[in-house]
Amino acid sequence: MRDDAPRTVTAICRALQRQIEHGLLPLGGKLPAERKLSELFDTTRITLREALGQLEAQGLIYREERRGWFVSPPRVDYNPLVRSHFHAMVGEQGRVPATEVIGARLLPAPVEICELLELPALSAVIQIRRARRIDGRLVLYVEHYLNPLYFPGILGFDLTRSLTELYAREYRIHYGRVRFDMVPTALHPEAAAALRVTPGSPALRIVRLNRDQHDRLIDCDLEFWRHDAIQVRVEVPQ
Amino acid sequence: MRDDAPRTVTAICRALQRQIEHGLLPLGGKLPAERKLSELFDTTRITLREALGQLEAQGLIYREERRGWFVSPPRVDYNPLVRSHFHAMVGEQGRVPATEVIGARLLPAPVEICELLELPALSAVIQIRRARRIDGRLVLYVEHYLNPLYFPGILGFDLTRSLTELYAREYRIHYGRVRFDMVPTALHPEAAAALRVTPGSPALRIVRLNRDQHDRLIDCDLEFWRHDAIQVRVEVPQ
DNA sequence: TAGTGGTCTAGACCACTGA
DNA sequence: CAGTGGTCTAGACCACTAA
Repeated sequence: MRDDAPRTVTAICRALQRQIEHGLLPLGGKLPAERKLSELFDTTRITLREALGQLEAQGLIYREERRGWFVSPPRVDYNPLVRSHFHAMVGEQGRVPATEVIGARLLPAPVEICELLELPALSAVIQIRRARRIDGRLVLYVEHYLNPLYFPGILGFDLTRSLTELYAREYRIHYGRVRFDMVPTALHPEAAAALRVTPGSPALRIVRLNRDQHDRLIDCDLEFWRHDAIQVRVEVPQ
Repeated sequence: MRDDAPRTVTAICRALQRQIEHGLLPLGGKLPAERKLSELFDTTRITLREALGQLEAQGLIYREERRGWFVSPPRVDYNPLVRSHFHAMVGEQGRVPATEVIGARLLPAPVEICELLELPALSAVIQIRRARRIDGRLVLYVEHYLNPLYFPGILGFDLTRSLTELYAREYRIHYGRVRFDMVPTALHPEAAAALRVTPGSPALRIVRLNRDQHDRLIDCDLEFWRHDAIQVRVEVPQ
């Protein structure tokens, strides 16, 4: 593996890629330390990190802040047309979901949220911030913004569970029309901190704008996914 | 965390970001040379390039291989549920589309294509490779794979135009069901060369699997978009 | 041909993680 | 507390672009 042109970024990428694809490194397994790897490939840490960055961009490996580099687990299918919440979606694909609440409060609506939810200026909104895991790995940071008119007292409930189910059970509100906007971008500092990754890591930003059965705008989600955690699938009938 | 420390990656990012957002750099405009910028921010090229890389990940700037860094133009909406081909989609949004054919030929189907199109092993497929521009900027590299059974003689036509229209006009074939798979990843060397960007640049990979009005699998597209060129929008009725 | 981006070297210090 | 990743310095050479 060291014979062909080593010491260059592409050669290091190829070598690591082969090792990973042939399963020589366990899925979710940790790579050796950067200094070890740079020694192994007879190069500097800068060059080695350049190669790791390219593999990260491809989605083959990922890093946890100050903890090292790991082999990426398989992606989970995300199908916007199928009405399924996080726990159901992940569970159906044989993976283990988990949710933790970072914070939940009433606050003055940011201008962006006012526009999305068509609220008058200086409205209050309920913000719920959560982090979600698949098989223990942090993959999603979400900010939910709820129109407080429709959800009185919701901050008193257990928010680690599915909001979809909570809406239905406690408020008789069900999702109707939904709009998704998906953009590949980088994690902002807050999302990066929540997912414990380096700020600026590549991510998929998904904005969900939800209406209920009466076509009222009820809430929106700002989702930041690790870019290597999902595959978006859309099937168009006709 | 630490504010107003100059000479750091985040500080450089913030400074450049503000300049761009306040329109001090023209949209599509070229940034000063890396050496000039690193001098301006009193830092090294390595550090400066780290900052540029983060802005690139955010989609604020992009680079052309060996030509420099430019401010990203606005994203174009890509709506999988609306049956619209590239030229129509781009034109409707007030932008100027263009297409060039890189190559078109009959070849033995790669295994991946065999599986997608449900072809027997060792089948032949028609491959059409194209690059597409918006306002002159290369943003999309596509490989089309057509089941040759349904498109005899298609290599003789003008392939810079819409395949959708060609299918309808010459073969009476119209799209029926379509499946999209979208994955944030990096450009492979061939796509990078076609788009004249550095291999390993972030990209959005979209696989389209198309059926016709009789529900026959007729072709598939492997699309590689510059990650900052589009926003995917899906509206779910009901 | 001059200047540019692409790549690489050979170190260094700090903050944090995990034993 | 040792080792790790995150960050930064101060250069260098090459291939290519644009004038």
